[in-house]
Amino acid sequence: MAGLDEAPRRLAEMPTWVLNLASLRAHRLLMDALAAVGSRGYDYRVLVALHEFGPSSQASIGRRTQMDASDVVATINELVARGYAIRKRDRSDLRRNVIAITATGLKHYRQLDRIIVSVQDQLLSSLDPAERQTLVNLLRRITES
Amino acid sequence: MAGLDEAPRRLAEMPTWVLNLASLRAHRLLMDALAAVGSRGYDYRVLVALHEFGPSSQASIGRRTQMDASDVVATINELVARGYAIRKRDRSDLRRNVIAITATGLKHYRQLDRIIVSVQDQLLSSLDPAERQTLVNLLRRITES
DNA sequence: CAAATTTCAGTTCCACTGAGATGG
DNA sequence: CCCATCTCAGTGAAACTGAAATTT
Repeated sequence: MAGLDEAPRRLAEMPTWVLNLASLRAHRLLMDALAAVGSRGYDYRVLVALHEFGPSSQASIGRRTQMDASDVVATINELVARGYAIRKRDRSDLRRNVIAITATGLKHYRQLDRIIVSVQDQLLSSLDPAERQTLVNLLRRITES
Repeated sequence: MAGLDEAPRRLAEMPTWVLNLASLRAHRLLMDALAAVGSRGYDYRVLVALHEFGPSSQASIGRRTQMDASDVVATINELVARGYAIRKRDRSDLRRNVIAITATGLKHYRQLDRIIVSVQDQLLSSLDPAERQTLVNLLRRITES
């Protein structure tokens, strides 16, 4: 007996259960793929924000990626240590740091982005394009309510 | 500036991102509601399995609820300490424990079940019944592939 | 012997809390 | 004075790992 047994019916019919299973599968695919290049989800979130919005304060990165300020600190510490970002003091507001992506950071971002796009495809391989869009729309509606 | 800023478009269009946001919202609703009666998600999973399948070994509870064996141990320790379950040695297979739900455990299970049903409704309040079913079906397909 | 079960101790990722220090 | 920002230290749930001990 090595495989999975049937889940309790009561559990299997709960939307939160199915949602959790799907999210867990996504998380595992993502983690495994990102770990292969020494990164985690937080790295991509910060890099995508830097790429899209340009140099930003840590607080605004946190707001945009829904990361806690303390997690932003730790993630940027690591990105800076690896040469993917640089941190400078904001001369016009000394409370802030200005974080910018570097050239190697940009390369790393593009690599992570390719990986993540392929994970989307793996995750949704059993759905056709219309179904994928329906799923995303429904999920969006339950988060924006 | 206290609210949420706009997420990077690249992030917002990723299905895994939307899925994670929805799952996170569900998890928060669930945690808050369960914490109000001193329980966590693991408690419900074990109790619903005991209720549905009757006395079971820890290993089978783990398989059915997709919990790791070590987490089953800890959860049952706590359920036993609170009088919601009893643990006995299986006389026909001494490797196993037989876990059974108690009368007060059953009452607690019913309370958790009511709470969890109401969380489903909160989470899905913006979707009509057909849309809820569509969502569940799509999510099931991406977990069963 | 191999396989299943229980248990313990510890890790990882993500999300979060509280508090301090600095600056607007 | 109040608020925003950054930083540090720590908590917590959930999933997981590795290993030991017992029994089939």
